[in-house]
Amino acid sequence: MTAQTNPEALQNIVIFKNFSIDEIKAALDLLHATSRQYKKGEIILHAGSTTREMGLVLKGSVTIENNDAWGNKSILSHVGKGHFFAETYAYIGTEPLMVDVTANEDCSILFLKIGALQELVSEKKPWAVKLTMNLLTIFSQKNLALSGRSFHISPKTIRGRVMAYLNSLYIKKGTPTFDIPFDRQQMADYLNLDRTALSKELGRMRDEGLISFHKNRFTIL
Amino acid sequence: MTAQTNPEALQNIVIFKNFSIDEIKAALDLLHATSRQYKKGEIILHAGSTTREMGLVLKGSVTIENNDAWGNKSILSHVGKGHFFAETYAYIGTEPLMVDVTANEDCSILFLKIGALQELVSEKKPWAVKLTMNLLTIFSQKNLALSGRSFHISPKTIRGRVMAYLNSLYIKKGTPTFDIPFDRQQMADYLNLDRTALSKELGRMRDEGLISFHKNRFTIL
DNA sequence: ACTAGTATGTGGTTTTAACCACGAAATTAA
DNA sequence: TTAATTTCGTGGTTAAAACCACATACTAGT
Repeated sequence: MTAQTNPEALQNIVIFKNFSIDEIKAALDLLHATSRQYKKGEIILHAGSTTREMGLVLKGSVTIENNDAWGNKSILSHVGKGHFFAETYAYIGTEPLMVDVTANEDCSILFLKIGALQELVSEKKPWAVKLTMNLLTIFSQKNLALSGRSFHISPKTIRGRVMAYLNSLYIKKGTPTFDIPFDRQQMADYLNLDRTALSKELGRMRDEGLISFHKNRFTIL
Repeated sequence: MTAQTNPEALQNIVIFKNFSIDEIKAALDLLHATSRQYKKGEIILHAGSTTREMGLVLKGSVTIENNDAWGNKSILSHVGKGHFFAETYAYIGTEPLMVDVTANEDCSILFLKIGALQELVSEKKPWAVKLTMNLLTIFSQKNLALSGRSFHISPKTIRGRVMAYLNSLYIKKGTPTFDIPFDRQQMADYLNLDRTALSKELGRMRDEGLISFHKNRFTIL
């Protein structure tokens, strides 16, 4: 279950920005860092539960999703390697999760108990303030990511959503050809659409010369 | 433009939690606190611009909305008295706003320049760390609010969205009768629906005995 | 290479919501 | 109070997406 994590590999991660190796070691210890492995499809955190630990994706990727009582799935976001999840719930500590966190592929997660952050700061750990500032950055980025999806699903038409989504990826990646982190069903779940309806619209857009695609690789023309 | 703000009134606001009156005074000064008044409908912050100041609603309320080139409006959230907006953009400082912030009614806003937070901390202002922790709380709450809307608009049917929205208000307020902060058009914009279609569905739900309502006061039966 | 299983695309049908035009009701201003 | 303006609801029409059934393509395992 628990595994060693080499501090050197964590120096480039946002949460340890401006940390020395020794500080990272000390922080990993006091944040009760533990890493676990999950197989594709496994649920890492269940909706309704609470957590005091935030997750850092060391390998693979996870999806944040909402599964309602009628079997409808809606994907809120995709979290790739080097990024975080559940940080909000971990910080608050008592708020039950509204979402499931699921392994999108085989992955390795480092859990950090940030619920005790308050104490660390008051104990005057020299790096605790840095950690707090870095968390603020992480929270900001997550905020932007969350509102990003709002723009992807606010158009009422399928085509509008597809364009909003692909266009934002185009701007983010800077190249007209890019891979999306979803298969068709997941793309539909992320955009809140029926999969078959999405497939049809993608076909139409290709016929009209707007885009081309193969599997999860898209090109904007 | 600039106005005096009495520190006593701010003691209950999240961002100044655990602050003494003197600390609030010092903070207001170093955060370049200025208050401004806006008339209903005025745009407080424009999409595309950047800001180093976050807003605190002292009086009235504002809406965070996205207006696209084709005149479609989508309301991301409603920010009431004592709550904040643009804190993410202000903290990052360079990210252009994806949304407009609009006065939902005549209101009074206190702006706080939190872009310089890093410096305040490094200058070892005794309250700067407290401020940072409080900001973390604000960011968390905003994160939860943002993901909240995701659940309101993930159902594909009008009725599903109305139920998700009203039900979450029911849970939050604790009483089956409550006011929503939107008129019909705004409610439709928040739920990403056509207003007339929403009106029809609300009528049907009332006829079926699920809810009753008058203007912006709803009761779940 | 073959099979089983999963992912993707297509046609046809039904349901639903957007859209348009309008009138009634309520609010605000004169 | 009346008039002007805004908000809200309703009927009818059209457009679009969900839904269902199925075919094809791809993938992984044996």
